[in-house]
Amino acid sequence: MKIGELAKLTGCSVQTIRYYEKEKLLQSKARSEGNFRLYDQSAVEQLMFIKHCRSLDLALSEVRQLIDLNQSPGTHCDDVNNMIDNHIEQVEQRMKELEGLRQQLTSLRNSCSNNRTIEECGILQNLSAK
Amino acid sequence: MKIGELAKLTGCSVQTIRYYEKEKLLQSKARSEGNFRLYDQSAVEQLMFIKHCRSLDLALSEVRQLIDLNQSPGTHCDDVNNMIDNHIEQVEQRMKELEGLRQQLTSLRNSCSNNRTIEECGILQNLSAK
DNA sequence: GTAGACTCTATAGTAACTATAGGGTCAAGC
DNA sequence: GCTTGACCCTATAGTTACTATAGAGTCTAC
Repeated sequence: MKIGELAKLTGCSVQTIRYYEKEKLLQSKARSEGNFRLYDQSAVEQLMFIKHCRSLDLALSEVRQLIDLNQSPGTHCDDVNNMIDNHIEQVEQRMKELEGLRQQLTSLRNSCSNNRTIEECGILQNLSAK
Repeated sequence: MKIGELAKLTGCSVQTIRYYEKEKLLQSKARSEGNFRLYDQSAVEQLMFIKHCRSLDLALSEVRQLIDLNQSPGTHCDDVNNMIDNHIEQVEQRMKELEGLRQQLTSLRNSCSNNRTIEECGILQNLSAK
């Protein structure tokens, strides 16, 4: 199949597929006479794997590592486990940061009511405070 | 004062200050004979204002809006309130997404124990599943 | 006069795409 | 045979908020 069909089957854009190729995450195995990329079923699976990883917010560099590991049978999968553990930690860290942000923003918002002028605006006053 | 002193006083890097100038968030009012940027106390305040906004994760485009609004006395401050309201919503939205991610990652992690091989790895199996 | 600390501009890199320009391929219909 | 339209190609620039680098000039102290 050509790139457009692969895109439709996986829900990725054509440009994204070309980008993944450039980033060495997904190679097309052949080209047509007219230099069109040609793919088979395994490309669909590989691309869905990438999509799945991305939906979990794994970086492309991490996806690349997973692909490489997947092609090293027999070795231990500790690296995979560690990667996911690290990722969970990062997500939890970011959630804590956002919770702090949320509180600050809410308290900032409460410092101003509607129908005030710029000079009276409690938010701007707070943002300008030293 | 020159840019290095402003950087020290505010905790910003010299490059960041130049970048903010390029982005029209902070102009130096004069140059020395040798073409060095010169700042006064108001630059310190402006830069701290920007820093404060950035610590709340406001985008530079939003900071620019706030600076512009701040210089339009007499007008209503609804736009400021709306901006903060929107920002709170975005933060809450992102927190929900991250909570979903956290759950997915945790359940993925539980599908593999240590000391398995790549072929047995529950994580890779799950990521490859259709 | 020179060493060292500071400053200048311009440019490239970061992450993961998206969008565009300018062109080539190919199948269907006239 | 020719054209039209849908598809494909490569290469490049843009997004955000910086950071890092190169190559040069300024300024102060010794």
